[in-house]
Amino acid sequence: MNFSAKTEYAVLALLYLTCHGQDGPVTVHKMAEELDIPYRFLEQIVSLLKRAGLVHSVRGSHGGYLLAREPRQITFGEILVLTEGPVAPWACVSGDDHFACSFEPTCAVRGVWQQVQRSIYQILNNTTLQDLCDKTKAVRHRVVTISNPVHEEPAAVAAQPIQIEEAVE
Amino acid sequence: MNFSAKTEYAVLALLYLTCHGQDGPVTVHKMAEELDIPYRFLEQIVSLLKRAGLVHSVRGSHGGYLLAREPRQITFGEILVLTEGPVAPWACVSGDDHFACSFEPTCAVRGVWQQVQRSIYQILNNTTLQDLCDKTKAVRHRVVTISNPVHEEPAAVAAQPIQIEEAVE
DNA sequence: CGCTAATCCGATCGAAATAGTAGGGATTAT
DNA sequence: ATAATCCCTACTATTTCGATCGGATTAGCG
Repeated sequence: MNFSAKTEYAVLALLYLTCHGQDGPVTVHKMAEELDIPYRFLEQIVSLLKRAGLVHSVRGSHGGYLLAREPRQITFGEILVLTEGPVAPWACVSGDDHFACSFEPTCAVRGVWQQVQRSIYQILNNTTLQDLCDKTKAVRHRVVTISNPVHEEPAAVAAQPIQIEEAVE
Repeated sequence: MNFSAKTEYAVLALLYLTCHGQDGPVTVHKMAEELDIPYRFLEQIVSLLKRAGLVHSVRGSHGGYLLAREPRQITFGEILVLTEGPVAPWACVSGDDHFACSFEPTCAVRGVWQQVQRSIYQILNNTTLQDLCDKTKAVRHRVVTISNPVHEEPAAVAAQPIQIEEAVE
């Protein structure tokens, strides 16, 4: 069981907008490069996010994308439902149309799927982009302070954003 | 996000063996018919279950399949890992080989996937076939007693609904 | 032995989903 | 006007899913 690349990319892009979208719109080109995502593919995904009302777009030169809402108002669950569809480990717990499998209503398996479904939503609906951004910074800070004792200047490291590249390459 | 038909079929077949495999091996043919699963497909799945040591087989005429262990010793989690692969909503939480994504170690997203993973396993590893079988019977009993007030003859209605086995056979 | 009922095993196949690729059009700042 | 940008639609390659097929092996039974 795993989630698709689409979901990863959507999350990363939104997280990028949360952490780096304070001053003006961010272009798809920029995000694609920073996050190492195929440009055209990311374009599609961001377009989806726009249609869903998670981001605003600014067209024309110097355009780009911005979060449409407060980062604290956008949950992981919402993003995931958008890119993956509803979290329904099994059709019989999909909800909207009451999909009756042959065992209903005695099927106890259904109850297990429902439990799983609820516990996933419990986590995802209570995790916002703001949380993620905060945590990313906190973790990075901890890593930095661990790997950089105080007598070394932190500014140099702090100036480097998110460094996708340097750690790996 | 959903689980595959393979998983459903595996669970249903094992549940069938749990509830109806007390006296002698059960054939794939029988299960396929009872559970309304394509015979050839179920054959493959049961074969997988055998290789994984969840069931025993008896070859030749009058052969079939039996649970290899106590139903209380077989968890949902084990079945699911077998048919779906490890529950790793994202590669970076797959565990065994430490798959370093480009954001490590500052990526907070990873933590969310880990939370999700843990909560799923929490449920699935604590649900056994025995639990499921018990619950199925309990629900069926409750449904019958609810839908049949005492002053109406229960026998007539009880013969009618639900139950996989008695009605079908 | 030979028939039959079953498990076993590997190959294949069509449809759908996934992960992109590509081309061009619309909009706007400069 | 032009360049930068979003926007939209179609196409393609690969993988996964769900299932099917042909046949080989094993065992019970008359």
